[in-house]
Amino acid sequence: MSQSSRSLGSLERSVMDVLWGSATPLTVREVQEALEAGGSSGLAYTTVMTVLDRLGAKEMVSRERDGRAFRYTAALSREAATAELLNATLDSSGDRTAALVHFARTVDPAEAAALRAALDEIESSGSP
Amino acid sequence: MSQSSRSLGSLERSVMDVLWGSATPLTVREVQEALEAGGSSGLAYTTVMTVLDRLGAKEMVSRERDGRAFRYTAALSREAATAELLNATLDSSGDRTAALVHFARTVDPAEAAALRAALDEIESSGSP
DNA sequence: CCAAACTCCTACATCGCGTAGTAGATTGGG
DNA sequence: CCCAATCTACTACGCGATGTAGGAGTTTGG
Repeated sequence: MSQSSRSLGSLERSVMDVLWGSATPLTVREVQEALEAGGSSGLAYTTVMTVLDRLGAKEMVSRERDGRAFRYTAALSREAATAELLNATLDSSGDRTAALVHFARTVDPAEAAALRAALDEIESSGSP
Repeated sequence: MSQSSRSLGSLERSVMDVLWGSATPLTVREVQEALEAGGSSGLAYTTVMTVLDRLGAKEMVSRERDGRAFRYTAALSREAATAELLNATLDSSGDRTAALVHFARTVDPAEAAALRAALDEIESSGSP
């Protein structure tokens, strides 16, 4: 537990997007190249490394050694990371349920339907 | 629109909590005293004023003049502020629906029920 | 008209984050 | 066996947000 803040800056998010978009662990070099291909170009190798370090400190990524280099993987899925942020927001809101109820009124019908379906799903798998 | 970031620092949150806890608009002095009574003590008058100013810049509070002083009110309810944060988090998540579905699996049964009830409510009031 | 109360503006420290350089370790190729 | 390429580790700087507050100027009750 206690993985610090877990909110991301813009570059940190870009790096996470790269990792989330990759099926396999990536080296710093590979992340840098992927960023180059995407919007963020011209970043120094060490910049990417620093960001990966900081993401590691937040326990957002894990790394394993592969020869001389490390390979980095996202420690949680994009959805899990978002869910954590949502829960953190709710926890600091004073009253989770009240906030959720208010929030429910702000979602559009399609999202409401998806949310309802997910809730139904956990209900049916909840009491076996 | 465009009310900047809307995320709060710790002192900013404490001040909003004071305002949210008051039925009537408060002066700087009153906010300061309420903070004193709560956890945050020993804050300079101008510190509280600065924070209220910044909250005003974020359009989180509004003020009206009352004699020589201003009285401050929260510009949105606690629940509305939280809902906005939740929506901001979802918007930056790449796929709102996917995130919501994942999130739904993390809420406890009581919250799920409340959420479902709120969703039902908007459904029935949605197509008149 | 003065002192108390209030507002406005400015400031400084800290922290997170974008960004990167330098030094030191490791290793494949000659 | 040694060098150049490649990596990692550590350090650093600028900037914006936030906590914190002082000083100057304004307003008003007495």
